Amino acid sequence: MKTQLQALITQAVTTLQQRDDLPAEIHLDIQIERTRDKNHGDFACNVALMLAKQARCKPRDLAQKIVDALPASAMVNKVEIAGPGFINFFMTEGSQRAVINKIIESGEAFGHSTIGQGKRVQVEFVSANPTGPLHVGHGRGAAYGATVADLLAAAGFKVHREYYVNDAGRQMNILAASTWLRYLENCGEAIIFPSNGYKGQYIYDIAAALHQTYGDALRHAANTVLDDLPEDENADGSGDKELYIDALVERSKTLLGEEGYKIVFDAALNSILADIREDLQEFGVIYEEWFSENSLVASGAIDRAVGRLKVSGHLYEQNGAWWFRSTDFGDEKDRVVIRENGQATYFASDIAYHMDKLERGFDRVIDVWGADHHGYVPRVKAALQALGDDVDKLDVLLVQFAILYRGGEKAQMSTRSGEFVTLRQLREEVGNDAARFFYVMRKCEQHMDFDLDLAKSQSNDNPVFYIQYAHARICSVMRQLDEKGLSWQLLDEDKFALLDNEHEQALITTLSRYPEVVEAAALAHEPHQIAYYLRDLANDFHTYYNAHQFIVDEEAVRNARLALIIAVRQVISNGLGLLGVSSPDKM
RNA sequence: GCGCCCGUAGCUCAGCUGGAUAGAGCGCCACCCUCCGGAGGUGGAGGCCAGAGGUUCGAAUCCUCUCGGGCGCGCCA
Repeated sequence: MKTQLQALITQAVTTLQQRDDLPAEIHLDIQIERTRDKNHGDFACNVALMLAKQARCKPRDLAQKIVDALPASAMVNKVEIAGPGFINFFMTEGSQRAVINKIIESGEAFGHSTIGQGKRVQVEFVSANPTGPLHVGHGRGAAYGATVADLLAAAGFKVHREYYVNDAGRQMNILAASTWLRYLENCGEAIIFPSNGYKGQYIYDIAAALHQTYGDALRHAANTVLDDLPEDENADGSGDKELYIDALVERSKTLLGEEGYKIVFDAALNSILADIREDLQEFGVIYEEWFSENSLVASGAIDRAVGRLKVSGHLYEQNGAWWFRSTDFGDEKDRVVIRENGQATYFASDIAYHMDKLERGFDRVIDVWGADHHGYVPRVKAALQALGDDVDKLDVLLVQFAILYRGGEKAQMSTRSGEFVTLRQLREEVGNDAARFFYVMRKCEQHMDFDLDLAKSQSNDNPVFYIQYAHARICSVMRQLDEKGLSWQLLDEDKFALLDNEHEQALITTLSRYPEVVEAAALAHEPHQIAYYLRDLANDFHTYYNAHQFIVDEEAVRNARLALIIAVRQVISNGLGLLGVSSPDKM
């Protein structure tokens, strides 16, 4: 409807240009807004205000000219000029009501658009290091990323969801060493666990499974493992935990040999990755691809990326290391890509990864990162620029942390103790639906207070419950209809004239907004718009429900009202679906 | 110290990218009700949009500064 009005105004503006009432040069996208106040009609356009200066005439006079030049339309009942020069459109009731049948006919596809024109978008999200289970911070990234991806798909983009698996690098080696030490404990060796090792319960589980499969085959005496290593960090602060753990990793590799080490390493990686995969899948988060960092090494992509930077003169050598001159592209300082010891840094992998993404031919690339990584954005963009790629194809969306509250108190334990709240625990406590909804209820850059008590509550205060309840209520009405031996029939549009009270009008308007909301939410990467919309829709429905009976004796009225609420049910179901939330028939 | 994000009703947050009288949900106050599906419904109070300048027809929204909160500033990932 908006786009149709846009077309009308564009036509009027070109007419004025042909008559020299407006300069030919102007180029403005015409904005049509929903009005807040019914007195201002259904839609408003501020084009006269925007063009007044260029046209060198008063906004209201220009508005009048535009209105006079406006082609006739069956949808428009009345056009008014108001305030400083707004053009207000009053739509015919029939054109508004047409949305009911449109929804019922389109079904699940209602709200989908083609604005994305099939352009290929890659969305990379979560990408947590496979060194332990996902925690609630990752959960927000998961819910947000998955919803943004689904929204883009609904808007007609071709979406590729991807998880970047950091299966290379030092942390993974520390994980492998930690696992091996727990395994040795399992074998009966007396081990002093390193202060910088992974101490979580899940390491014990992996070690136990390893012991079950391989018995004592990977066993080495404790003293051969631990003797002659540098000092670990002691209680008094002496020693160096980093130096110690690195030496321990080297010792593990030496003693186990390439093959044995790989067994331990893969056992830890695969076990944790399988856990993450299952966790996300249960959360309704599905990926097209799990992209291995290691594969970048194997494919030579890292060497290739570094080589390209070297050749183009963006790299220099200093203190035995290779630095990328990212300051040329606005970064705060230059960054190391190849360490003194010849190893590539994580940043080098990331350059190669983003190079690879663009080489794969995506029109847009979206990274969803935790807000703590924001300092990383300039250097990645700098690298893409240095490689001569189009930086504007990359969007980095930063997601702030969520703080859990229970009984008005912070419920999140510190990561220091190794005892953080996992995503799985959260899902078990509040359910997938509430978790998915609450996570995307806020704008991503907003710090979020996650109220666990509210998420669990079965009351109208809980927005998830409130929306799902509306859906279940409609299903219940239909069951009621069935019990009374009645059935519902699709109507011709003119019969919807029977829907003439204020509640019905409000519902119809809200329903017709849905496609606009989906489109806006998709383009702005703002799932919360859907959440707010659904609450509005549910609210309109509940108000209607309280004010009127649907199953009335008069058949035409009954069918019209049922058509309306069936449309409501469809839109609620579509909207919740986009958020990864279920639409129960009964609760 | 430098950089990024945030500051809107008592609380949690929207505000359609510069538009008309700044909105919603809890909480609070006052009435009504127990009806297809529940502790339900209707109305009301509550704001110098952190503060100060600036940009223009017009600012919660854009620019500068100040204050307050979060997060970053490794040859870690």
